[in-house]
Amino acid sequence: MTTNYDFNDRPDAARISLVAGSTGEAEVAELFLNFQWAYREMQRQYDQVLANSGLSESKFIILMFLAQAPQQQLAPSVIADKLGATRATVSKLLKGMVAQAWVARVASPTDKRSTLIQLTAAGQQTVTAFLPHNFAAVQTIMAPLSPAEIDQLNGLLQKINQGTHNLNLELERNQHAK
Amino acid sequence: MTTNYDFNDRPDAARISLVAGSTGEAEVAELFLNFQWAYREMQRQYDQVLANSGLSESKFIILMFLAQAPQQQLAPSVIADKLGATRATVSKLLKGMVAQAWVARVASPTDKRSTLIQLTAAGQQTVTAFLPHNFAAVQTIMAPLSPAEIDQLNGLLQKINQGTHNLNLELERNQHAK
DNA sequence: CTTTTGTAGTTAGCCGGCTAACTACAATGA
DNA sequence: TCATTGTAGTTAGCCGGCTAACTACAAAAG
Repeated sequence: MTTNYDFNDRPDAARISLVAGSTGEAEVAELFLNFQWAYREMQRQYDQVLANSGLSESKFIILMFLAQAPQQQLAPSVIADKLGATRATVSKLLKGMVAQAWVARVASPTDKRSTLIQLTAAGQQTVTAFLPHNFAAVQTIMAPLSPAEIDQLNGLLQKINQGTHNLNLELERNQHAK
Repeated sequence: MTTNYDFNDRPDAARISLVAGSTGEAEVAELFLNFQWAYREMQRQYDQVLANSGLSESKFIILMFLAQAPQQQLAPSVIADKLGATRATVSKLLKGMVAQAWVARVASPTDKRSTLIQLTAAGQQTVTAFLPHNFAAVQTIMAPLSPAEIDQLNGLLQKINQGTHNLNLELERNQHAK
């Protein structure tokens, strides 16, 4: 059964789009809100899957990086770069992961500033136990999409990336002009 | 000029999808990551637009709600419902907005538990001054999409909503089974 | 070889989410 | 009427982002 999963169960934020003026603006504003809504609901459920295993998304990804790394160890700065987060954020995450004993700190032999993060057996076990749940969740979320629709959506997301990039350029131009 | 805005400028998180097993799984995992990426980059830029006016998205939406409300006042609980956030979160946001003098607290005449939130002239001015920037940003983000693509994307997002909903059902079933 | 510049990591403090616990009051029911 | 149950709002405390400031060390430049 394919019921309608439209955006009607959502709070009142959609009303904002009614403020739009000329033709076409309303549709664009509505799409923007739908995009935010779809992501946020999806992420809420996905976070719940992670939380059921005591994980957060970032901590899971860090465990994955370590599991795939040579000697299963990486420097915090490398983790930050791969994750796309700041060192400060990673530092805080690692603090928690050390406390959970999923990882351990090892002094770097080559650089006295650096400490390597080493995956522990417990961490290894946690991540491998979680992997099936992760892929099941992702499959479930994307299951309603046919292969053709997957391609379509990838293409449309790239267009949003382009729009984001254009907005970024505008902002930087305004910054400079100031 | 329409350059390629693919997902190559992104950190290494995409490598995760290589762990997928059977055919089709990898494509789905990749789409999942692309979806997250597109949203997060978009949101980062949009938040920047808001921050340039000293606003956050939630505070802006609250100001919009108040501007449209009768007497330009609403109870915090009503704001929370419309916004789709908890009362605790709204309480914290309002605290900041009162400090900024965008809103003021007024005792409810009918319910001694409740305080109404009243939009001030300064708040009114802030939100009306920001509105054009908001719509310009949204238009820029979505500009690369044709009207037909907007329809397409709305449809695909609804399919993701359906997948999210299915995941939710699975989780609740597991909760009950336990 | 010393000075400057850059890099690695942590900490403090802010933001905006959340849950849980608590107070004050309203509304319902025995 | 009085007891119970429910609702409005705040606070405390946690999480995961961020920037800015700081220490320690490495690397490049003089």
